Amino acid sequence: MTGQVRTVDGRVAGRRGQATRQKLLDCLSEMLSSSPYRDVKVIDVARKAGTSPATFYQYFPDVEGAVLEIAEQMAAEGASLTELLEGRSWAGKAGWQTAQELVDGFLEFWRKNDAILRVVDLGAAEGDKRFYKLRMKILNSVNNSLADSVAELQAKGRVDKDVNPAAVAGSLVAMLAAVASHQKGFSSWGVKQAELKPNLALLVHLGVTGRKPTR
Amino acid sequence: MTGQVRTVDGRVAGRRGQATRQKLLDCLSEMLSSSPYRDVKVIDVARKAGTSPATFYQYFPDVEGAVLEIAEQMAAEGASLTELLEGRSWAGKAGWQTAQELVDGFLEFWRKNDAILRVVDLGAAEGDKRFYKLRMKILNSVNNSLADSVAELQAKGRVDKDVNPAAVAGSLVAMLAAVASHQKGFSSWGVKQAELKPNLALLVHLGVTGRKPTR
DNA sequence: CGGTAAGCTGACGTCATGACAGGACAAGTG
DNA sequence: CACTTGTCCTGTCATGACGTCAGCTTACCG
Repeated sequence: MTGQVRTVDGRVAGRRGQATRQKLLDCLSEMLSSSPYRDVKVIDVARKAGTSPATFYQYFPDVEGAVLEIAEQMAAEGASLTELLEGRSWAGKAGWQTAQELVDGFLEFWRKNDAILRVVDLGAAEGDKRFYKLRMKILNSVNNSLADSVAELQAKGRVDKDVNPAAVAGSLVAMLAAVASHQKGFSSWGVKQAELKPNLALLVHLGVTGRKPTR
Repeated sequence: MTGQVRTVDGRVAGRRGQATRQKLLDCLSEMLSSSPYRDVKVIDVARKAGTSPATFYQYFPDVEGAVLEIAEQMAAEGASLTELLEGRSWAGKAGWQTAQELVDGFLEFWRKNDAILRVVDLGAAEGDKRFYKLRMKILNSVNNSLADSVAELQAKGRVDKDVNPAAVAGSLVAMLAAVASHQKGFSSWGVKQAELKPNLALLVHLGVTGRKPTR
């Protein structure tokens, strides 16, 4: 499944090589959280990893390539976001619970990976297909589950016919992602995180079911 | 109001100078729509404007500085977004109309300025105060109006007490912005723009009033 | 111990950056 | 018309990052 790790010039990476490679990824990841993406230089990453720029280019074609690698690793973890929705109910008190847990889990995931997610978001917005697909991969699990929930409620006649489940789900997920990446913005705008969450959950619940939650 | 335009070394720019300056801004703006932010180089902008890099540095400290300038111009135009909400009603059919027009106007504005808004978003997400403030400035008009609407309905008892108007408004605006910058994402996901808008309007209406719109 | 492939780096040509000094040019003055 | 003044632009340069290559070192294996 996971094809052998290879250097740019085609050699197979051994134990030591993989270690250096991983160290470079870790350092890049760290740099991304502490300085603007635009200012991240190969030479700094290499220095931080205690190696030389040439070594970096042995494992990655460029900074973007390495970022994609990190993002790919993260996307794998992101699949676990599905659990936030699998088999959950949207009826009554359980529905409110579901909405809250979704918001909680989502914000937490985003907070933990914010640096790399920012870059993925930018790449996707700029139209880069690779980043765009990656973003889909990360969001798809949540997105699909949400859309399914809406479609299901719709089939039961509890949601209007003219609602497009995919559009609603996509919009809600986009909202969660956007709020997550601008969390600091909210807090210095006078809205505390603790206040933010229930209001987000409310919006999610409203969007999915069309009704206010019963708490 | 608009203090005199000055060069980096403090001289006042005359007619000709302002023209070159503007030309540089226009070219930068154009480059931002056609290539990734990370790859925009001063030398390319200068070449495109038919001048030299040295000239660029006479008017702007760096690329970021020029971007801020463009964004500032755009923020001024963005103030007109307030009109989308000023004096509008959220009751009955008029409410549905209001929601639709808000979504329409917002998406249009974002589409028209997407390149520069992407960069502002990234800068804000990375924690740069200048970009962060700018983003606020652009969104504040809509944000405040929305929050006011919610607060008003809340005072009338038509919205639950435990709703935080600022949090809801902020989340809805964030949603609109996020969906706008990933419009292409939706379309290639199987959701057409025409379908997207009414669903967004529905979510906005639900969020503000807590009820489904009457159409 | 010798061979082979992996792993790393010094050194190099290329190019963007950012600063400066000085040339070009328009406008006003005697 | 020559001269001055202040704006505007560019040639040039030192610095430093980029990305490549040849070649050195290290590890593994028979």
